[in-house]
Amino acid sequence: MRKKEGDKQAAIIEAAIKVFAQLGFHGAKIYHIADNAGIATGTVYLYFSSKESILENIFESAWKQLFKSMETIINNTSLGSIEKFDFIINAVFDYFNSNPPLAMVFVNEQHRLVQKDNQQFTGFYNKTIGLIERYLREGILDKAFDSSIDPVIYSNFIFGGLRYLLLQWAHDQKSYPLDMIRKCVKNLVLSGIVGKNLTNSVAFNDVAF
Amino acid sequence: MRKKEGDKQAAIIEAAIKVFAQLGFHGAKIYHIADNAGIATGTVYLYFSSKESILENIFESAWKQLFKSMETIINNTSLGSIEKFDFIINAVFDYFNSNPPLAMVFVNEQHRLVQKDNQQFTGFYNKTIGLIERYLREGILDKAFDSSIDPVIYSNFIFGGLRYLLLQWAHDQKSYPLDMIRKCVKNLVLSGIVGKNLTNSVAFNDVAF
DNA sequence: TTATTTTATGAATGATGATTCATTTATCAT
DNA sequence: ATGATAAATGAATCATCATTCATAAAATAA
Repeated sequence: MRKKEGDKQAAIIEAAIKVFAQLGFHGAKIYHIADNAGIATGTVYLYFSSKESILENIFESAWKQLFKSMETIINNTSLGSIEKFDFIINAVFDYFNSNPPLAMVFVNEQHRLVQKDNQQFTGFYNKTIGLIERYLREGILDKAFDSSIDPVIYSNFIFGGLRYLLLQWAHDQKSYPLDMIRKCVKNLVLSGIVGKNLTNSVAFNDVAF
Repeated sequence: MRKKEGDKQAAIIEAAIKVFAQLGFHGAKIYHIADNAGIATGTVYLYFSSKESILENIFESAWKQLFKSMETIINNTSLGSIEKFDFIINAVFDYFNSNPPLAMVFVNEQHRLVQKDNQQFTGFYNKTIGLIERYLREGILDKAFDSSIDPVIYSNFIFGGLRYLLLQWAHDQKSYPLDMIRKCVKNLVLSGIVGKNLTNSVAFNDVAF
């Protein structure tokens, strides 16, 4: 029998991320992806059942990773609420750091999966948003966060702000240096989340920005 | 000569907003839009040169309106920085309030225009983001906002957070009541933007949430 | 009424591009 | 080597619409 030459599945994913980022899902043609991966058009279909399924695969692994690292941070009982936020932001940016096109696809193409009500995607998405909500609720119980915040609305705002900043960074890394973004997000969100009475507490100043 | 029966241009726009919101730009077929507007397929092309141009028209008028109302607020010298923020948030939500599908299109389809580098769109978008940046800078000069904030990054985060919350609201208005969203956004952003030393100042508490 | 012009129609056109499949190529076991 | 099987190819297929256009309908003016 003939052996597979190299990891074509990985090559297709990598190529698709680039092409989806540049041209958008519909602008991206299968032959663009195949060209980019250095294979023939038909070969794509030996590894994926459809163009759609390539996108699904990309989102699935992104969410799996993001969810896992967030879960680890949030379940770590030795970290305080504010430290956890710090770590979460770092985890998100670290994940996309070496792959700006992935960030573009992640932000720009999500609505397609929402529209198709893709279960794989919806599952991870809901779990992750739920995790952030739980984190906010626990922070309130711990008196780290203001008791008046609404975990559902706050988590969506933060998630949305992060997404958008990630996209801007992916478009132009020079104008939006990652370290600056991290610092700003932490500052903006924390100073809003942290109860005003705790603004100058030791816990707050302990975190190194 | 024959007279036009009713405002078909407006009917097309209205129908397109609904269909784009539900199916996305590519899922939306011209005959869907025509059906929804109560006209024949070909008639669409008497009013718009292409499907793309319908989307452009929608974005152009949305940005024109949003820009105008923000400009009025920000240039109003009788308002303080914090009052202005209050008004800006209200203006955005008031604009989309009666039209959830418009909010969905506005959030979900923006990247298409960015990708095509649509000049009409880019012009208004840049002007509006620039306006928000100027507003933040002036707030810093007025000592209303913390001097350490980065106007470019902060304005993008806020814009992104707003967009995302708007989308959630459009999907499910019951779970995300508009008044709750307004209140939360104002709280989160202001408590982050306002210099810590001013947290309990009169100006801050004067604003009715 | 009838000619003229504008508006509207929806079936036909034509381009596009995802997917398929008949064919070829490489590898291995015998 | 030779047959058998897995991998890979890329031209052909086929369905899907955006757009066009020949035709009809409505309104007005003469």
